[in-house]
Amino acid sequence: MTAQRRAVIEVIQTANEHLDAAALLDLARNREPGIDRATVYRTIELLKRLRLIDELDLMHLQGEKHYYEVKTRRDHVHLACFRCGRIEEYSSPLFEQLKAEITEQAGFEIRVTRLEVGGNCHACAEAEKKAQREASAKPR
Amino acid sequence: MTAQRRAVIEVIQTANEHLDAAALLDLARNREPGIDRATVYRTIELLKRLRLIDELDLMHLQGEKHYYEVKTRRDHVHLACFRCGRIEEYSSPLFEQLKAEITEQAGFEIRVTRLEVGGNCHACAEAEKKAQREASAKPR
DNA sequence: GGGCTAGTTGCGACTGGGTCGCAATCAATA
DNA sequence: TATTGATTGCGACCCAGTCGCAACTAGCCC
Repeated sequence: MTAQRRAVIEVIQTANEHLDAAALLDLARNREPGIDRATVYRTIELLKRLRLIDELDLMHLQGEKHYYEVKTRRDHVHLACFRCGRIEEYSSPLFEQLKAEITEQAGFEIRVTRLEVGGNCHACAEAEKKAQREASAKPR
Repeated sequence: MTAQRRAVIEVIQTANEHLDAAALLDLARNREPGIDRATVYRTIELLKRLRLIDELDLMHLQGEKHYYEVKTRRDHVHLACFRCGRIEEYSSPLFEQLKAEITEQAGFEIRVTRLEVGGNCHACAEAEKKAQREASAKPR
C-alpha cells in the first residue's frame, strides 16, 4: 500500500461523479504531486481485478474514454442522454431478476455486468416533442 | 449509395460472428479492393446513426476494439466468458420488461441498449469447480 | 533500527483504434 | 449530359492505454 495508490483510491471514493482516467490523474496529483499516468492506469487495473470498482463506457458519449465508480451493493443501469449528455442511474428488482435468470438458465457465473442505455432523458424528450409541435404548427 | 458502402454493409449482414473494424476492413477489401480504413469507419458511423447496426464492446475482452452486429428485432444480452473468451447471446422477456419499466418510470426515451455480462460460461465454471476439488483433495 | 527483497513507481517510447482536413472523384438529379 | 453536393483516399494526426527497464520503497525479518 503506497501513497500513490492511497491517493487514487481516495479520489475515486470521494468523487461524486464518474471520472475518467485523465480526471483521476489530475485529482490524484492534488494529493500526490509526482504521480504518473502509468501508475494511475495500473492502480485502476488492480482495483478492477479486486472488484472494488466498475468500469463504464457511458455509451462513448465523449469519445473512447472509460469511467470508473466504486462498486455498489446493487448493480444499476446507466442512462446516457445523447442530447444533453447527462448520466442518470437507475436500479430495479427486474435487473436483479434478469441476472438471476441468466445464472440459472444459461449456467453463466456472473462477475461483472454493464447495462448502458442511450437515448433522450425525460427533459430532452419533452423538449424535442415541443420543438416538433412548433415546427409543424408553422410550416414553411 | 456507393460501391464502398455496399461492400461494408454486405459484409456486416452476411457475417456470422461479431466483427471489429479491422476485420470488417479486410473482408470489405475482398469485395472492393481499394477501400480505405477511414471510409469503413465513416460507414460504421453512418449505420450506427441510422440504427441499422449496434456497437458492442464485449467487455473489452480483446483490448479496446468495438464490434458490430446488425440490429435484430429483439435486444439481447452478450455473455462474455473471461476464461475461454466465448461470447454467448441471451435474450429474455425480462429484459424487455426492464426496458419498458425504464421508459415508464424514468421517462427515458430509449434508442440503444447495451447489456454485457462478464464471468465464466457454464463449461468454464464447471472446469474451475473440478480443478478446485482436485486441488483440495490432494493438498501439498 | 538496519538491511533485504519483492513489489511498485516514473519515465520514455510505443501501440493501435479512431479522427480530420483536403483535394480528387462520383452518384444522383435536373 | 452537365452540375453539384456528398463521398472517397490519403496522410498526418490524436489520444487512451501499455510496456520495458532502472530506480525506489514498503514491509518484513533479524
